[in-house]
Amino acid sequence: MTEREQTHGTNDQEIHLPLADLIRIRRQKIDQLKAQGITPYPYKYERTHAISESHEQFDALAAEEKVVRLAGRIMLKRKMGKAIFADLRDVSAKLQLYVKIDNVGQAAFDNFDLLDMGDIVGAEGTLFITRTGERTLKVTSWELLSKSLHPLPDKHAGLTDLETRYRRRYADLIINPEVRETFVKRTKIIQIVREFLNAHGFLEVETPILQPLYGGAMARPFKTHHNALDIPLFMRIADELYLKRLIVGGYEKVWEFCKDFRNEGMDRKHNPEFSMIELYWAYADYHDMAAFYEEMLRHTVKALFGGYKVNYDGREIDFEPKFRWLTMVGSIKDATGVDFTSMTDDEAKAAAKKLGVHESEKLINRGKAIEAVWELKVEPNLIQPTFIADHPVEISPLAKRHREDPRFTERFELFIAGQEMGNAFSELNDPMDQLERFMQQGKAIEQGDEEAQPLDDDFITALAYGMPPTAGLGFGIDRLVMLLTDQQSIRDVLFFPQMKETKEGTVPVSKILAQILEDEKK
RNA sequence: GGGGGUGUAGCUCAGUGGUAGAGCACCUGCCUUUUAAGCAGGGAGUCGAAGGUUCGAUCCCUUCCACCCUCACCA
Repeated sequence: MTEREQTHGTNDQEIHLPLADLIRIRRQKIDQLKAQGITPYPYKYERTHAISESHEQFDALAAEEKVVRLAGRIMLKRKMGKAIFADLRDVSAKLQLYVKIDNVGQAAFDNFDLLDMGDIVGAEGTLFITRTGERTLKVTSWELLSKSLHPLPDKHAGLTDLETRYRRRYADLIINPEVRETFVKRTKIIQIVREFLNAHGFLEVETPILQPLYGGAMARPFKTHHNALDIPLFMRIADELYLKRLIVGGYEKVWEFCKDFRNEGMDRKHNPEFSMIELYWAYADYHDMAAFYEEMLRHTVKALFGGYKVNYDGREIDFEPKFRWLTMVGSIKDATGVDFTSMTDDEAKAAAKKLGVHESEKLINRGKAIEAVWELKVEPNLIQPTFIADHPVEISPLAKRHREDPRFTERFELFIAGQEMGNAFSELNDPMDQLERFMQQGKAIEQGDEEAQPLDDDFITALAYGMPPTAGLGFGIDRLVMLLTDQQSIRDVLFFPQMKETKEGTVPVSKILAQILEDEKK
């Protein structure tokens, strides 16, 4: 414990962590810099080049001894007597700085010596190559742009602790370049899809996130409250019902990039807040949508990688061949030899149990039984892109009945690498049928199914005005990004995944700073 | 919710029933084209939290917290 800490222990708890000492040292450096007339947090810096540009134009800039001004974070620092080398990094690239006492003068040299890894600086000088062949900026003057108080993670070992990486994503991004790259890819994927949809005449729209009634998916919602209206509101779990209202209204192609919220378990594939894209296409059916979606994915992969092969979790996924198309009951028959097509509820339940479906599954009807068998016997094997089509009507309350068999629906889900990558229907537009499905769902709610959908009067009203035949599709953006960036956890494609609050153990940095602030005032 | 694992310095990690170590980072000194710079010296820890056993716990026991894996539930 230092003298300083013993003297100023006025807080309820004395902070004597090594981290606090490291921060104090950096505060003292700020004082020394201020004494030299340096502002630790100035307002701006005029750059002439991004660091990547200094690399691209290096030969010309070096030959002409052009003065360049760069800015970024100091990632490494090596003092060699009367010269200091430092690695400067901006968003685009990294370049070495060479600060020599003869070039900048004694004062600027000593001040640079006070800098730490993590500090943000601007530097002016000319470019050259060192004896060891490294491109370098020979600094003639420099400015401190922001003093870093908290030490960076280890310069070699990096930051690997998952909890810290998620809770302090900024530290993760500073230290792990591949993480920055993953999120850039995320943005690119969304851009590619957006451009594709726009190019095909789909209108990007926005619909309510706060809704008086939730629907459009099977999930438990988040509930909140509006004070002025004094009414309960739900965070949306899907966009479906609002986008279909827009189709009723006369738009023929609409889509939305939607943040959805589902109040359910969290794991590697689920975050309570996630992103989907939903699109609705009037006068088309689910076959049209399947072809369109297949083309969109193929285009996205090509635009992103230049080819059609994607590696995920050690496997190669090929987007070039036409995606397989299997019906749900057909794929079960292929895998087990059992044909569920014409079974009654009781027959289907018995068959499901015989095929090893777990006791705990709620096999309340034929549809649930088929789904359970399918999940057990077929789903895990769907590595290459495969459409699974024509789900039982019981598990598809918003899909139109199959034109050839009313026990099933015109619906498909796409599976890639064992993951669902989209869900689409020929949308149910018969208001009477839709009403009956809602009433069916109502019974399920009464039986304790917390994920069944409540009756939406206004949606039925909209359908009563008449909705053209329409195909609709929804797919999870996070899952698509996982697939295309070879990430196995949704948390690695969300900047700030949901985490539980920690109350014990670590002392918040703000508390350390508060005590230092208090000490400095004395 | 069940099972398994992890939690020690700012970071990455060793370790022990007798109040703790390494590398990086940090501090001091030397070094004017170095580069995981080097050399010499030094400082730094509520060993996740709370109880218990014990003469003595970071270690053993109990409970709790967070994170990871896995099964279940769930899209």
